[in-house]
Amino acid sequence: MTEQLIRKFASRVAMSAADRAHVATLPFKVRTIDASTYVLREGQRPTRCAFIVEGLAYRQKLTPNGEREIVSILTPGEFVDLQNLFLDESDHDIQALTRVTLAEIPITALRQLIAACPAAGHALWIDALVESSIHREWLLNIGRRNARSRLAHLLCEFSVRFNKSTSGGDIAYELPMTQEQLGDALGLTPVHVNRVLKSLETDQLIVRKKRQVSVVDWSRLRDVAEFNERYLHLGQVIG
Amino acid sequence: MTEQLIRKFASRVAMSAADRAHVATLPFKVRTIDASTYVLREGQRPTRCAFIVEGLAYRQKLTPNGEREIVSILTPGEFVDLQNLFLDESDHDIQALTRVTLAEIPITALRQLIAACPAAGHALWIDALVESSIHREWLLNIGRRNARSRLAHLLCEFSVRFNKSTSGGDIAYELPMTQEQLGDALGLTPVHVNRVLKSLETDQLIVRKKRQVSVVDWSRLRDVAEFNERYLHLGQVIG
DNA sequence: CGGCCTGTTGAAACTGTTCAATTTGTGTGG
DNA sequence: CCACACAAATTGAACAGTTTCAACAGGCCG
Repeated sequence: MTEQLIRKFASRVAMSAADRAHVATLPFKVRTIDASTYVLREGQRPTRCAFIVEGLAYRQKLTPNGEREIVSILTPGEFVDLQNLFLDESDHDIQALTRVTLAEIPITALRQLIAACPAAGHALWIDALVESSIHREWLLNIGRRNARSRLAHLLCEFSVRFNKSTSGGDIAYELPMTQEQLGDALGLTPVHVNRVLKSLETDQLIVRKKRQVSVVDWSRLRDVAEFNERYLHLGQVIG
Repeated sequence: MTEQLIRKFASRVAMSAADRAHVATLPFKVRTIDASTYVLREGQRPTRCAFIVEGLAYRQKLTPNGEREIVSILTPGEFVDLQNLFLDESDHDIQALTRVTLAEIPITALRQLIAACPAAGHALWIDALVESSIHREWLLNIGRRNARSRLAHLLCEFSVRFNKSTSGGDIAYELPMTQEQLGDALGLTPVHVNRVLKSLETDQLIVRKKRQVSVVDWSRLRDVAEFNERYLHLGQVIG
């Protein structure tokens, strides 16, 4: 686990031997939970920050009458509740999308890490800022694109975030989301997601087999989505 | 200017005399710009971080075919480009909504402040995390609420953020946004914003006089908006 | 086998858009 | 102070994208 965290930090900032040693001494508790288990609920005041070792999770917000919006998808290597490092009260729910393995680190230990090891602090800053940037892109996506572009955009984002490269020829990934969840992430109804997915498939932009998504024509899909990966800040490294 | 910044930090964290002294020595340059001037454009790599002394600004993202989404409104006391403290390349535009007075601080100086003065660093963290929380609420708003609730929600948010209290009887504020800008912030057309505003007024939830908005019936407006200010983390202080 | 969740499809209804025209307001120059 | 220009607000009517409702098919699990 600690190695994964060190690798993650090192991908963003230069980590000295001392920095690595400090991260290696972080106390943590590994926990595996089933799909759809809540990691955190709105209003809670957690004392630990969780980090995804394996599996996918998502952030959601609910309206009083039970409508849901999924506001983020979280992948391995991401902290699920960095917010709670500095905000007492959680403003949204976090739920496991698949079976998830978490490493939970006490907030106090993480704060000490930030104080003692600026490089790690910078890496966490980058993480938080990139997620904010993704939020903004999603706002544009939901606010200004039609259903077809919206869904295509989400599929492009997943292509990049799950595969970590779009250059390597075939793009295919397991997308363990139901059409209802896709709808909740896009501000659409599951029925409409179904129709749009179908139309993307008949137009030969993607192929689906169960929950496996393959991008047949990346360049056309990207055009439909108006996808530009700048907002993911993939190459961001602090010099 | 420095006083304003110290006050801002002090509202979130305990600032020692040394901390205040450090902030007071920050180099900065004050600049006033006209409404609709760009502060920053997508793709730029700024070397300074700007802080709003007076006036309003907004963040926007554009689609390739020129559609716009306004993703944040920025008020005095907020940094307009904290992102660029740790992300090289800007992922969106920032534009003045009204005439704006900015204080620009070199990124290097701000990074030094964070290193030397953890309290200030924490305050900046809170700022960034709160903005992220607002993004999430907007995602819920645009993704899952109809035009009426959406607009009501935005008006409620402004009531709180501009007036800094909803308890003090009359709620009224100058809203220097055109209906087109409101539409771009809500994922609606200006025509529809017009109709919904009118309907909120005929239903006696608000009154408009020029760009002045008065909330006539806060409790009904809040109900229509399903507004709960938790996501603004107003009372957030680090102990 | 039965139950339940997910996916699929059709038809009707609705919310919000588009297009286009008109009015109101505001600042500028004569 | 009026005339003009221009941006913003307002209104109507037709239209489109998405939702809603409803029904059914398929797959997985106990």
